[in-house]
Amino acid sequence: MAVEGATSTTGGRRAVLDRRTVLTAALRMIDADGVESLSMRRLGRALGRDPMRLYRFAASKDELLDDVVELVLSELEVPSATATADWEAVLRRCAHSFRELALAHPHAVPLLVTRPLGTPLGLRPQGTLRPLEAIVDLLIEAGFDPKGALHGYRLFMGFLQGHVLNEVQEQVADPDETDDLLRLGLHRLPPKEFPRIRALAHELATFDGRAELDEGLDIVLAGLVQQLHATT
Amino acid sequence: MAVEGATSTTGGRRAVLDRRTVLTAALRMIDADGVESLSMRRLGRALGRDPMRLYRFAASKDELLDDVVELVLSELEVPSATATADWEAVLRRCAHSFRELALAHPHAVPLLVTRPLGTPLGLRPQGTLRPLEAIVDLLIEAGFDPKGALHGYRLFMGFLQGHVLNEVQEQVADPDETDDLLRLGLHRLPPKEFPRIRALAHELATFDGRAELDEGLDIVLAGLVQQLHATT
DNA sequence: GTGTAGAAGCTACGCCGTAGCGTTCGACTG
DNA sequence: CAGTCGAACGCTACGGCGTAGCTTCTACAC
Repeated sequence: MAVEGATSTTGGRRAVLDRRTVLTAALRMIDADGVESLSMRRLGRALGRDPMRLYRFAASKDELLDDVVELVLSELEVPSATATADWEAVLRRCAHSFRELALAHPHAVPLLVTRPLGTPLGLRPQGTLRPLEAIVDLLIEAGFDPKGALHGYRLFMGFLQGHVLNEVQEQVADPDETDDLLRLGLHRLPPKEFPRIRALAHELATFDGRAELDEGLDIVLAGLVQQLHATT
Repeated sequence: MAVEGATSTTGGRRAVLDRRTVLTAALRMIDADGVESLSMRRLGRALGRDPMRLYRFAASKDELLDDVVELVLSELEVPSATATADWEAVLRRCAHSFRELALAHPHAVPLLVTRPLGTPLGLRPQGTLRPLEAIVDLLIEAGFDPKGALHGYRLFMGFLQGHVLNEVQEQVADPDETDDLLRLGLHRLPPKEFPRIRALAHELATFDGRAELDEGLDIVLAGLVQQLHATT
Protein backbone atom coordinates (compact mmCIF):
# COMPACT_ATOMS: atom_id res chain seq x y z
CA MET A 1 0.00 0.00 0.00
CA ALA A 2 2.96 2.25 0.35
CA VAL A 3 3.07 4.57 -2.59
CA GLU A 4 6.65 4.76 -3.66
CA GLY A 5 8.37 6.46 -6.49
CA ALA A 6 11.28 4.88 -8.30
CA THR A 7 13.52 2.95 -5.97
CA SER A 8 16.95 4.06 -6.92
CA THR A 9 19.62 1.52 -6.12
CA THR A 10 19.29 -1.43 -3.83
CA GLY A 11 16.06 -3.35 -4.02
CA GLY A 12 15.06 -2.88 -0.42
CA ARG A 13 16.02 0.77 -0.34
CA ARG A 14 13.19 3.32 -0.64
CA ALA A 15 13.59 6.46 -2.67
CA VAL A 16 13.90 9.69 -0.80
CA LEU A 17 10.52 11.21 -0.14
CA ASP A 18 9.76 13.92 -2.64
CA ARG A 19 7.50 16.96 -2.53
CA ARG A 20 5.71 16.04 -5.72
CA THR A 21 5.10 12.51 -4.46
CA VAL A 22 3.58 13.87 -1.29
CA LEU A 23 1.28 16.27 -3.10
CA THR A 24 0.07 13.79 -5.68
CA ALA A 25 -0.59 11.25 -2.95
CA ALA A 26 -2.58 13.88 -1.09
CA LEU A 27 -4.57 14.70 -4.22
CA ARG A 28 -5.20 11.03 -4.89
CA MET A 29 -6.49 10.68 -1.37
CA ILE A 30 -8.82 13.65 -1.81
CA ASP A 31 -10.03 12.36 -5.16
CA ALA A 32 -10.78 9.00 -3.63
CA ASP A 33 -12.57 9.93 -0.43
CA GLY A 34 -13.01 13.69 -0.20
CA VAL A 35 -11.17 16.48 1.53
CA GLU A 36 -12.05 15.55 5.06
CA SER A 37 -10.60 12.09 4.58
CA LEU A 38 -7.15 13.59 4.22
CA SER A 39 -5.19 13.69 7.42
CA MET A 40 -1.49 14.03 7.95
CA ARG A 41 -1.42 10.69 9.67
CA ARG A 42 -3.28 8.88 6.93
CA LEU A 43 -1.18 10.54 4.28
CA GLY A 44 1.94 9.45 6.11
CA ARG A 45 0.59 5.94 6.32
CA ALA A 46 -0.19 5.91 2.60
CA LEU A 47 3.37 6.93 1.89
CA GLY A 48 4.83 4.47 4.36
CA ARG A 49 6.44 7.32 6.21
CA ASP A 50 6.17 8.99 9.55
CA PRO A 51 3.52 11.71 9.42
CA MET A 52 5.99 14.21 10.81
CA ARG A 53 8.11 13.79 7.72
CA LEU A 54 5.47 15.69 5.74
CA TYR A 55 6.34 18.90 7.52
CA ARG A 56 9.52 19.02 5.48
CA PHE A 57 7.39 19.94 2.47
CA ALA A 58 4.68 22.09 4.00
CA ALA A 59 4.79 24.09 7.19
CA SER A 60 1.29 23.00 8.15
CA LYS A 61 -1.65 21.07 6.87
CA ASP A 62 -3.19 24.32 5.64
CA GLU A 63 -0.14 25.00 3.54
CA LEU A 64 -0.25 21.47 2.19
CA LEU A 65 -3.83 22.03 1.08
CA ASP A 66 -2.81 25.26 -0.63
CA ASP A 67 -0.10 23.33 -2.42
CA VAL A 68 -2.60 20.72 -3.54
CA VAL A 69 -4.68 23.52 -5.04
CA GLU A 70 -1.58 24.72 -6.84
CA LEU A 71 -0.98 21.22 -8.13
CA VAL A 72 -4.49 20.93 -9.50
CA LEU A 73 -4.35 24.37 -11.07
CA SER A 74 -1.04 23.53 -12.72
CA GLU A 75 -3.02 21.34 -15.09
CA LEU A 76 -5.19 24.26 -16.18
CA GLU A 77 -4.81 25.25 -19.79
CA VAL A 78 -4.15 28.93 -19.51
CA PRO A 79 -3.75 31.49 -22.28
CA SER A 80 -0.14 31.53 -23.41
CA ALA A 81 1.67 34.63 -24.59
CA THR A 82 1.68 33.49 -28.21
CA ALA A 83 -1.89 32.53 -28.98
CA THR A 84 -3.64 35.88 -28.84
CA ALA A 85 -5.30 35.76 -32.21
CA ASP A 86 -8.85 35.28 -30.99
CA TRP A 87 -9.14 36.06 -27.31
CA GLU A 88 -12.72 34.86 -27.09
CA ALA A 89 -11.75 31.44 -28.37
CA VAL A 90 -8.86 31.33 -25.93
CA LEU A 91 -11.14 32.09 -23.00
CA ARG A 92 -13.61 29.46 -24.17
CA ARG A 93 -10.83 26.92 -24.29
CA CYS A 94 -9.65 27.95 -20.84
CA ALA A 95 -13.16 27.67 -19.45
CA HIS A 96 -13.62 24.18 -20.75
CA SER A 97 -10.23 23.22 -19.41
CA PHE A 98 -11.26 24.47 -15.99
CA ARG A 99 -14.50 22.55 -16.16
CA GLU A 100 -12.71 19.36 -17.11
CA LEU A 101 -10.28 19.86 -14.26
CA ALA A 102 -13.18 20.20 -11.85
CA LEU A 103 -14.87 17.09 -13.19
CA ALA A 104 -11.60 15.19 -12.94
CA HIS A 105 -11.23 16.23 -9.29
CA PRO A 106 -14.73 16.92 -8.01
CA HIS A 107 -13.73 16.38 -4.40
CA ALA A 108 -11.06 19.05 -4.78
CA VAL A 109 -13.50 21.72 -5.91
CA PRO A 110 -14.28 22.92 -2.39
CA LEU A 111 -10.57 23.45 -1.97
CA LEU A 112 -10.25 25.31 -5.25
CA VAL A 113 -12.91 27.85 -4.42
CA THR A 114 -12.28 28.06 -0.71
CA ARG A 115 -8.55 28.08 -0.06
CA PRO A 116 -7.85 31.50 -1.60
CA LEU A 117 -10.36 33.12 0.72
CA GLY A 118 -8.16 33.57 3.73
CA THR A 119 -4.90 34.39 2.01
CA PRO A 120 -3.82 37.75 0.56
CA LEU A 121 -2.91 37.61 -3.11
CA GLY A 122 0.80 37.98 -2.61
CA LEU A 123 1.04 35.11 -0.17
CA ARG A 124 -0.70 32.53 -2.29
CA PRO A 125 1.25 29.80 -4.08
CA GLN A 126 2.45 31.32 -7.31
CA GLY A 127 0.95 28.60 -9.48
CA THR A 128 -2.35 29.86 -8.19
CA LEU A 129 -1.76 33.31 -9.65
CA ARG A 130 -0.76 32.23 -13.13
CA PRO A 131 -4.34 32.18 -14.45
CA LEU A 132 -4.88 35.73 -13.21
CA GLU A 133 -1.69 36.97 -14.80
CA ALA A 134 -2.34 35.17 -18.07
CA ILE A 135 -5.95 36.20 -18.49
CA VAL A 136 -5.36 39.82 -17.59
CA ASP A 137 -2.49 39.81 -20.03
CA LEU A 138 -4.72 38.32 -22.71
CA LEU A 139 -7.43 40.91 -22.19
CA ILE A 140 -5.04 43.85 -22.18
CA GLU A 141 -3.48 42.50 -25.34
CA ALA A 142 -7.01 42.35 -26.76
CA GLY A 143 -7.52 46.04 -26.13
CA PHE A 144 -8.96 46.32 -22.63
CA ASP A 145 -7.52 48.90 -20.31
CA PRO A 146 -6.01 47.43 -17.12
CA LYS A 147 -9.05 48.10 -14.99
CA GLY A 148 -11.36 46.63 -17.59
CA ALA A 149 -9.12 43.60 -17.93
CA LEU A 150 -9.23 42.99 -14.20
CA HIS A 151 -12.99 43.33 -14.16
CA GLY A 152 -13.18 41.00 -17.10
CA TYR A 153 -11.05 38.45 -15.34
CA ARG A 154 -13.23 38.62 -12.27
CA LEU A 155 -16.42 38.25 -14.25
CA PHE A 156 -15.01 35.37 -16.24
CA MET A 157 -13.46 33.50 -13.35
CA GLY A 158 -16.39 34.17 -11.05
CA PHE A 159 -18.79 32.84 -13.64
CA LEU A 160 -16.57 29.82 -14.11
CA GLN A 161 -16.41 29.07 -10.41
CA GLY A 162 -20.14 29.46 -10.14
CA HIS A 163 -20.76 27.13 -13.03
CA VAL A 164 -18.44 24.49 -11.67
CA LEU A 165 -20.07 24.71 -8.26
CA ASN A 166 -23.41 24.19 -9.93
CA GLU A 167 -22.24 21.25 -11.95
CA VAL A 168 -20.43 19.44 -9.17
CA GLN A 169 -23.57 19.67 -7.05
CA GLU A 170 -25.16 17.26 -9.46
CA GLN A 171 -25.52 14.59 -6.82
CA VAL A 172 -27.84 11.68 -7.08
CA ALA A 173 -29.46 10.37 -3.95
CA ASP A 174 -30.35 6.95 -5.28
CA PRO A 175 -28.70 6.03 -8.58
CA ASP A 176 -30.64 2.77 -8.96
CA GLU A 177 -33.94 4.58 -8.96
CA THR A 178 -35.35 5.30 -12.41
CA ASP A 179 -37.94 7.86 -11.42
CA ASP A 180 -36.35 11.31 -11.50
CA LEU A 181 -38.26 12.55 -8.49
CA LEU A 182 -36.98 9.70 -6.39
CA ARG A 183 -33.49 9.76 -7.83
CA LEU A 184 -32.93 13.24 -6.46
CA GLY A 185 -34.84 12.66 -3.25
CA LEU A 186 -37.32 15.33 -4.30
CA HIS A 187 -40.28 13.30 -3.07
CA ARG A 188 -39.41 14.48 0.41
CA LEU A 189 -40.24 18.07 -0.47
CA PRO A 190 -43.76 19.24 0.44
CA PRO A 191 -45.60 19.74 -2.87
CA LYS A 192 -47.36 22.86 -1.64
CA GLU A 193 -44.14 24.69 -0.94
CA PHE A 194 -41.91 23.38 -3.71
CA PRO A 195 -44.10 22.78 -6.75
CA ARG A 196 -41.62 24.25 -9.18
CA ILE A 197 -38.66 22.20 -8.00
CA ARG A 198 -40.66 19.00 -8.08
CA ALA A 199 -41.88 19.78 -11.58
CA LEU A 200 -38.26 20.26 -12.63
CA ALA A 201 -37.20 16.77 -11.60
CA HIS A 202 -36.55 15.68 -15.15
CA GLU A 203 -34.63 18.81 -16.10
CA LEU A 204 -32.56 18.53 -12.95
CA ALA A 205 -31.76 14.90 -13.64
CA THR A 206 -30.66 15.52 -17.22
CA PHE A 207 -28.12 18.24 -16.70
CA ASP A 208 -25.76 18.91 -19.58
CA GLY A 209 -22.93 20.84 -18.00
CA ARG A 210 -20.92 21.26 -21.13
CA ALA A 211 -23.80 22.81 -23.07
CA GLU A 212 -24.75 25.02 -20.18
CA LEU A 213 -21.20 26.25 -19.82
CA ASP A 214 -21.20 27.26 -23.47
CA GLU A 215 -24.55 28.92 -23.03
CA GLY A 216 -23.16 30.98 -20.17
CA LEU A 217 -19.98 31.73 -22.06
CA ASP A 218 -22.05 33.14 -24.90
CA ILE A 219 -23.56 35.63 -22.52
CA VAL A 220 -20.41 36.49 -20.58
CA LEU A 221 -18.22 36.88 -23.63
CA ALA A 222 -20.84 38.95 -25.44
CA GLY A 223 -20.89 41.22 -22.43
CA LEU A 224 -17.14 41.56 -22.48
CA VAL A 225 -17.08 42.29 -26.20
CA GLN A 226 -19.62 45.02 -25.71
CA GLN A 227 -17.61 46.54 -22.86
CA LEU A 228 -14.54 46.47 -25.04
CA HIS A 229 -16.27 48.33 -27.83
CA ALA A 230 -17.85 50.80 -25.45
CA THR A 231 -14.52 52.02 -24.08
CA THR A 232 -12.65 52.25 -27.34
CA MET B 1 -44.77 19.48 27.49
CA ALA B 2 -42.98 21.87 29.67
CA VAL B 3 -41.05 23.49 26.90
CA GLU B 4 -41.10 27.19 27.54
CA GLY B 5 -39.71 28.88 24.51
CA ALA B 6 -39.68 32.26 26.16
CA THR B 7 -36.41 34.08 25.78
CA SER B 8 -36.99 35.69 29.13
CA THR B 9 -34.21 36.04 31.61
CA THR B 10 -35.83 34.04 34.34
CA GLY B 11 -33.72 35.25 37.17
CA GLY B 12 -31.57 32.37 38.34
CA ARG B 13 -33.28 29.79 36.18
CA ARG B 14 -31.79 29.16 32.78
CA ALA B 15 -34.09 28.91 29.81
CA VAL B 16 -34.34 25.54 28.14
CA LEU B 17 -31.80 25.25 25.40
CA ASP B 18 -33.37 26.08 22.11
CA ARG B 19 -32.49 25.15 18.54
CA ARG B 20 -32.45 28.72 17.35
CA THR B 21 -30.18 29.73 20.22
CA VAL B 22 -27.75 27.00 19.31
CA LEU B 23 -27.65 27.94 15.63
CA THR B 24 -27.26 31.65 16.21
CA ALA B 25 -24.48 30.97 18.70
CA ALA B 26 -22.78 28.78 16.12
CA LEU B 27 -23.12 31.50 13.50
CA ARG B 28 -21.79 34.10 15.90
CA MET B 29 -18.79 31.88 16.56
CA ILE B 30 -18.13 31.48 12.84
CA ASP B 31 -18.53 35.19 12.25
CA ALA B 32 -16.05 35.93 14.99
CA ASP B 33 -13.28 33.48 14.25
CA GLY B 34 -14.01 31.51 11.10
CA VAL B 35 -15.45 28.12 10.35
CA GLU B 36 -12.63 26.03 11.72
CA SER B 37 -12.88 27.75 15.07
CA LEU B 38 -16.29 26.19 15.58
CA SER B 39 -16.20 22.94 17.50
CA MET B 40 -18.98 21.19 19.32
CA ARG B 41 -17.06 21.49 22.55
CA ARG B 42 -16.43 25.19 22.17
CA LEU B 43 -20.01 25.80 21.15
CA GLY B 44 -21.17 23.92 24.20
CA ARG B 45 -18.87 25.99 26.37
CA ALA B 46 -20.16 29.21 24.82
CA LEU B 47 -23.70 28.16 25.68
CA GLY B 48 -22.75 26.99 29.16
CA ARG B 49 -23.99 23.52 28.31
CA ASP B 50 -22.59 20.08 27.84
CA PRO B 51 -21.42 19.64 24.25
CA MET B 52 -23.43 16.44 23.96
CA ARG B 53 -26.60 18.42 24.47
CA LEU B 54 -26.16 19.86 20.99
CA TYR B 55 -26.96 16.53 19.43
CA ARG B 56 -30.56 17.06 20.40
CA PHE B 57 -30.76 19.65 17.63
CA ALA B 58 -28.51 18.21 14.97
CA ALA B 59 -27.55 14.62 14.38
CA SER B 60 -23.94 15.53 13.70
CA LYS B 61 -21.65 18.48 13.30
CA ASP B 62 -22.12 18.28 9.53
CA GLU B 63 -25.85 18.63 9.95
CA LEU B 64 -25.34 21.55 12.29
CA LEU B 65 -23.27 23.30 9.64
CA ASP B 66 -26.01 22.67 7.09
CA ASP B 67 -28.46 24.22 9.50
CA VAL B 68 -26.23 27.25 9.93
CA VAL B 69 -26.28 27.68 6.17
CA GLU B 70 -30.04 27.49 6.30
CA LEU B 71 -30.08 30.13 9.00
CA VAL B 72 -27.93 32.50 7.00
CA LEU B 73 -29.96 31.94 3.86
CA SER B 74 -33.16 32.63 5.76
CA GLU B 75 -32.13 36.27 5.78
CA LEU B 76 -31.92 36.35 2.01
CA GLU B 77 -34.45 38.58 0.33
CA VAL B 78 -36.02 36.27 -2.17
CA PRO B 79 -38.68 37.01 -4.78
CA SER B 80 -42.08 36.71 -3.14
CA ALA B 81 -45.13 35.11 -4.64
CA THR B 82 -46.82 38.47 -5.15
CA ALA B 83 -46.01 38.78 -8.79
CA THR B 84 -43.85 41.73 -9.43
CA ALA B 85 -44.04 43.52 -12.70
CA ASP B 86 -40.32 43.82 -13.30
CA TRP B 87 -38.51 40.53 -12.80
CA GLU B 88 -35.15 42.05 -13.65
CA ALA B 89 -35.47 44.50 -10.80
CA VAL B 90 -36.42 41.68 -8.46
CA LEU B 91 -33.34 39.69 -9.38
CA ARG B 92 -31.17 42.77 -8.93
CA ARG B 93 -32.60 43.26 -5.49
CA CYS B 94 -32.04 39.61 -4.66
CA ALA B 95 -28.47 39.76 -5.87
CA HIS B 96 -27.66 42.74 -3.71
CA SER B 97 -29.31 41.06 -0.77
CA PHE B 98 -27.10 38.03 -1.29
CA ARG B 99 -24.04 40.19 -1.50
CA GLU B 100 -24.91 42.00 1.70
CA LEU B 101 -25.48 38.70 3.42
CA ALA B 102 -22.05 37.54 2.34
CA LEU B 103 -20.42 40.73 3.55
CA ALA B 104 -22.26 40.46 6.85
CA HIS B 105 -20.97 36.90 7.31
CA PRO B 106 -17.77 36.65 5.30
CA HIS B 107 -16.50 33.72 7.33
CA ALA B 108 -19.65 31.80 6.49
CA VAL B 109 -19.17 32.13 2.73
CA PRO B 110 -17.09 28.95 2.43
CA LEU B 111 -19.98 27.15 4.07
CA LEU B 112 -22.54 28.72 1.77
CA VAL B 113 -20.82 27.62 -1.40
CA THR B 114 -19.41 24.36 -0.13
CA ARG B 115 -22.03 22.64 1.98
CA PRO B 116 -24.51 21.88 -0.80
CA LEU B 117 -21.82 20.00 -2.72
CA GLY B 118 -22.12 16.65 -1.04
CA THR B 119 -25.86 16.57 -0.49
CA PRO B 120 -28.54 15.66 -3.05
CA LEU B 121 -31.15 18.35 -3.57
CA GLY B 122 -33.94 16.58 -1.76
CA LEU B 123 -31.90 16.00 1.38
CA ARG B 124 -30.83 19.58 1.90
CA PRO B 125 -32.43 21.77 4.56
CA GLN B 126 -35.57 23.17 3.03
CA GLY B 127 -34.67 26.77 3.74
CA THR B 128 -31.77 26.19 1.40
CA LEU B 129 -34.10 25.37 -1.47
CA ARG B 130 -36.39 28.35 -1.12
CA PRO B 131 -34.27 30.62 -3.33
CA LEU B 132 -34.30 28.02 -6.09
CA GLU B 133 -38.07 27.61 -5.88
CA ALA B 134 -38.69 31.33 -5.76
CA ILE B 135 -36.40 32.32 -8.59
CA VAL B 136 -37.54 29.56 -10.90
CA ASP B 137 -41.10 30.60 -10.13
CA LEU B 138 -40.28 34.20 -10.90
CA LEU B 139 -38.69 33.34 -14.23
CA ILE B 140 -41.51 31.07 -15.32
CA GLU B 141 -43.95 33.78 -14.37
CA ALA B 142 -41.88 36.11 -16.51
CA GLY B 143 -42.32 33.89 -19.52
CA PHE B 144 -39.45 31.42 -19.47
CA ASP B 145 -40.19 27.80 -20.08
CA PRO B 146 -39.23 25.52 -17.17
CA LYS B 147 -35.94 24.46 -18.67
CA GLY B 148 -35.01 28.03 -19.47
CA ALA B 149 -35.98 29.10 -16.00
CA LEU B 150 -33.73 26.49 -14.45
CA HIS B 151 -30.86 27.51 -16.69
CA GLY B 152 -31.51 31.11 -15.80
CA TYR B 153 -31.43 30.29 -12.12
CA ARG B 154 -28.15 28.47 -12.48
CA LEU B 155 -26.58 31.27 -14.46
CA PHE B 156 -27.80 33.88 -12.01
CA MET B 157 -26.90 32.01 -8.84
CA GLY B 158 -23.60 30.78 -10.23
CA PHE B 159 -22.63 34.29 -11.19
CA LEU B 160 -23.66 35.50 -7.77
CA GLN B 161 -21.59 32.89 -5.97
CA GLY B 162 -18.65 33.67 -8.16
CA HIS B 163 -18.92 37.36 -7.48
CA VAL B 164 -19.18 36.87 -3.77
CA LEU B 165 -16.18 34.56 -3.77
CA ASN B 166 -14.25 37.24 -5.60
CA GLU B 167 -15.29 39.97 -3.26
CA VAL B 168 -14.66 38.10 -0.04
CA GLN B 169 -11.15 37.31 -1.21
CA GLU B 170 -10.36 40.96 -0.83
CA GLN B 171 -7.82 40.34 1.87
CA VAL B 172 -5.17 42.78 2.91
CA ALA B 173 -1.83 41.45 4.03
CA ASP B 174 -0.67 44.55 5.86
CA PRO B 175 -3.40 47.14 6.53
CA ASP B 176 -0.98 49.69 7.95
CA GLU B 177 1.00 49.84 4.77
CA THR B 178 0.07 52.69 2.45
CA ASP B 179 1.76 51.38 -0.67
CA ASP B 180 -0.68 49.20 -2.60
CA LEU B 181 2.00 46.77 -3.70
CA LEU B 182 3.04 46.14 -0.13
CA ARG B 183 -0.49 46.14 1.24
CA LEU B 184 -1.36 43.09 -0.82
CA GLY B 185 2.02 41.44 -0.43
CA LEU B 186 2.55 41.71 -4.16
CA HIS B 187 6.17 42.72 -3.75
CA ARG B 188 6.94 39.04 -3.19
CA LEU B 189 5.97 38.20 -6.76
CA PRO B 190 8.83 38.01 -9.27
CA PRO B 191 8.37 41.00 -11.61
CA LYS B 192 9.39 38.98 -14.66
CA GLU B 193 6.62 36.46 -14.22
CA PHE B 194 3.84 38.62 -12.83
CA PRO B 195 4.18 42.06 -14.40
CA ARG B 196 0.45 42.46 -14.98
CA ILE B 197 -0.58 41.61 -11.45
CA ARG B 198 2.00 43.93 -9.99
CA ALA B 199 0.86 46.72 -12.27
CA LEU B 200 -2.69 46.16 -11.07
CA ALA B 201 -1.84 46.78 -7.42
CA HIS B 202 -3.89 49.95 -7.26
CA GLU B 203 -6.91 48.49 -9.03
CA LEU B 204 -6.78 45.47 -6.78
CA ALA B 205 -6.59 47.60 -3.69
CA THR B 206 -9.55 49.80 -4.65
CA PHE B 207 -12.17 47.19 -5.34
CA ASP B 208 -15.76 48.39 -5.52
CA GLY B 209 -17.76 45.23 -5.11
CA ARG B 210 -21.14 46.88 -5.32
CA ALA B 211 -20.40 48.55 -8.63
CA GLU B 212 -18.84 45.43 -10.04
CA LEU B 213 -21.84 43.37 -9.05
CA ASP B 214 -24.09 45.77 -10.94
CA GLU B 215 -21.75 45.65 -13.88
CA GLY B 216 -21.99 41.87 -13.96
CA LEU B 217 -25.75 41.97 -13.45
CA ASP B 218 -26.08 44.18 -16.51
CA ILE B 219 -24.44 41.50 -18.58
CA VAL B 220 -26.16 38.50 -17.03
CA LEU B 221 -29.62 40.02 -17.09
CA ALA B 222 -29.17 41.26 -20.65
CA GLY B 223 -28.28 37.73 -21.59
CA LEU B 224 -31.39 36.38 -19.90
CA VAL B 225 -33.63 38.94 -21.58
CA GLN B 226 -32.25 37.99 -24.93
CA GLN B 227 -32.84 34.31 -24.25
CA LEU B 228 -36.38 35.08 -23.24
CA HIS B 229 -37.07 36.92 -26.47
CA ALA B 230 -35.37 34.25 -28.55
CA THR B 231 -37.71 31.51 -27.37
CA THR B 232 -40.98 33.40 -27.54
C1' DG C 1 -45.63 9.74 47.49
C1' DT C 2 -44.50 7.23 42.83
C1' DG C 3 -43.72 7.17 37.99
C1' DT C 4 -42.16 9.13 33.97
C1' DA C 5 -40.35 11.77 30.27
C1' DG C 6 -37.38 14.93 28.80
C1' DA C 7 -33.30 17.95 29.89
C1' DA C 8 -28.69 17.96 31.33
C1' DG C 9 -24.29 16.06 32.30
C1' DC C 10 -20.11 12.69 32.66
C1' DT C 11 -16.77 9.38 30.87
C1' DA C 12 -14.34 7.23 27.42
C1' DC C 13 -12.63 5.92 22.68
C1' DG C 14 -10.13 6.64 18.75
C1' DC C 15 -8.85 10.09 15.92
C1' DC C 16 -6.51 14.63 14.85
C1' DG C 17 -2.36 18.42 14.10
C1' DT C 18 2.00 19.07 15.47
C1' DA C 19 6.09 20.40 19.05
C1' DG C 20 10.26 18.42 20.63
C1' DC C 21 13.88 15.36 20.44
C1' DG C 22 16.51 11.17 19.26
C1' DT C 23 18.39 7.98 15.60
C1' DT C 24 20.29 6.50 11.26
C1' DC C 25 23.12 7.01 7.33
C1' DG C 26 25.53 8.71 3.17
C1' DA C 27 28.85 11.92 1.75
C1' DC C 28 32.54 14.69 2.53
C1' DT C 29 36.95 16.26 5.15
C1' DG C 30 41.35 15.44 7.03
C1' DC D 1 41.15 5.31 7.41
C1' DA D 2 38.59 7.73 11.31
C1' DG D 3 35.88 11.68 12.09
C1' DT D 4 32.33 15.06 11.15
C1' DC D 5 28.09 16.80 9.65
C1' DG D 6 23.74 17.53 7.85
C1' DA D 7 19.78 15.57 5.92
C1' DA D 8 16.37 12.02 6.18
C1' DC D 9 13.66 9.66 9.24
C1' DG D 10 11.12 8.06 13.37
C1' DC D 11 9.01 8.10 18.22
C1' DT D 12 6.57 10.04 21.98
C1' DA D 13 3.54 13.13 23.91
C1' DC D 14 0.07 16.99 24.44
C1' DG D 15 -4.16 19.07 24.00
C1' DG D 16 -8.20 19.13 21.29
C1' DC D 17 -11.66 16.92 18.42
C1' DG D 18 -16.54 14.28 17.25
C1' DT D 19 -19.48 11.48 19.41
C1' DA D 20 -21.33 6.66 21.60
C1' DG D 21 -23.14 5.15 25.84
C1' DC D 22 -24.81 5.84 30.31
C1' DT D 23 -26.21 8.35 34.58
C1' DT D 24 -28.35 12.09 36.99
C1' DC D 25 -31.60 15.77 37.62
C1' DT D 26 -36.09 18.11 37.44
C1' DA D 27 -41.01 19.00 36.69
C1' DC D 28 -45.16 17.46 36.49
C1' DA D 29 -49.27 13.58 36.18
C1' DC D 30 -51.30 10.59 38.97
